[in-house]
Amino acid sequence: MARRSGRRPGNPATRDAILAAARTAFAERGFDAATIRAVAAAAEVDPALVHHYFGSKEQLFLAAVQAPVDPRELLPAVLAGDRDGIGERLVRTFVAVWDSPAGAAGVALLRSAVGNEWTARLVREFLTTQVLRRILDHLDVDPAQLPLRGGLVATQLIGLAVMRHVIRLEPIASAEPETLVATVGPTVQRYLTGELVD
Amino acid sequence: MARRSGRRPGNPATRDAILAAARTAFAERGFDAATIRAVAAAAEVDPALVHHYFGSKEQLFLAAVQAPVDPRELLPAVLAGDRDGIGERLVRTFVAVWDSPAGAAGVALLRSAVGNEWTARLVREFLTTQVLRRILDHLDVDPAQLPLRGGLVATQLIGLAVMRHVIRLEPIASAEPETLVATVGPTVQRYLTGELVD
DNA sequence: GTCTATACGTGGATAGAC
DNA sequence: GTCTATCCACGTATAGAC
Repeated sequence: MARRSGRRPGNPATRDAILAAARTAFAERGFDAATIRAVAAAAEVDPALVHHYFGSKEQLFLAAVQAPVDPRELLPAVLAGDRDGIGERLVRTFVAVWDSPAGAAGVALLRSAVGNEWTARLVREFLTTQVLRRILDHLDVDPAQLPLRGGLVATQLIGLAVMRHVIRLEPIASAEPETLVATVGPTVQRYLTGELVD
Repeated sequence: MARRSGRRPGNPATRDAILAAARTAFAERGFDAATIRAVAAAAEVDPALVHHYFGSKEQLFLAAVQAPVDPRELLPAVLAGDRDGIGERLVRTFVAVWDSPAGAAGVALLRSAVGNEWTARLVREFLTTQVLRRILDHLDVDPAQLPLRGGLVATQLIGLAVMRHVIRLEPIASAEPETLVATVGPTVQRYLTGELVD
């Protein structure tokens, strides 16, 4: 039974339509360029309703980007298994998430993180505290090398996401997931557990 | 940017001041978010002068981004030498260019390429026709694998540039160039000449 | 709960004075 | 050549009617 006190949430269907439209708009145009009006038009509602439900553009963005995927659910499967396969498993999971509908939120974040300092900070903190740190904590590596290894993994994975979903450079954009797993996996593996200097 | 005290010199220097300010502004904010007014303020000139010299914002962008570095000058040094060292030499050159003042144009392009389709196309075409193709033409690799190898190199190098200069994730952002050469070089080497599938 | 109307700001571009 | 003044489009946000 729904609670009767507090602020009423409004028509759930309308709210969800706005949210879906916002996710698409932010993914396609980034935070700054996406407009409330365009979101409202796509959701076929009045622009004022967007404010009514979400208050401000920032809050709408946060709601739209609110991770449909939680690293805490995905990472255990990546971390389980042999140490030498973690690179490929990480890339496989990474590509699958970004290729899925949930990936739109990632594209929105990524597109926005470039040209907007506060979204860049969101990405930085999400990467370091939610993803990289969790992975590296499970690997028995020299703590002194930990930040560098994490950063290197980030360069490769974010670079992959940017090329595949933002710049859309071929043949990366249309590559089969397993092709990327087989080629990029070893790179990530080396960054995580390999020798960093020859 | 460059502080100018006292009376402004003649005038042809005004154009260059605008251009320098534009490069900085586009690099810091991207095409859409950068404003003519801010460029004019940084160059300490009237906003109307910017239009007077460059006509439109697009033309100003193109003038500001007009490659201060030409791949045709840099690549021969990368390609010369042993085949097994090309990865490290490419990363060394790449990092040096992006760290130099000329790198601002690259950051401007990169920042703009995200959320603006026509700049994204500029980056795509520059990468494929001016950089990747030239490198791979000099390596004796299976032509069928050529586009994939080029794309993989792009994911790693652009990812590096994004993390170091746009998102500014530590410790990548402050890493010594040779640290990146030693760690990322082997990755690029494998993408260029190594076995792609295990 | 939904919409109309509008305040308020920003930014690209232009006309015309000096 | 350089600047003042201004136009016009667009976008966020809010007040208030229904």
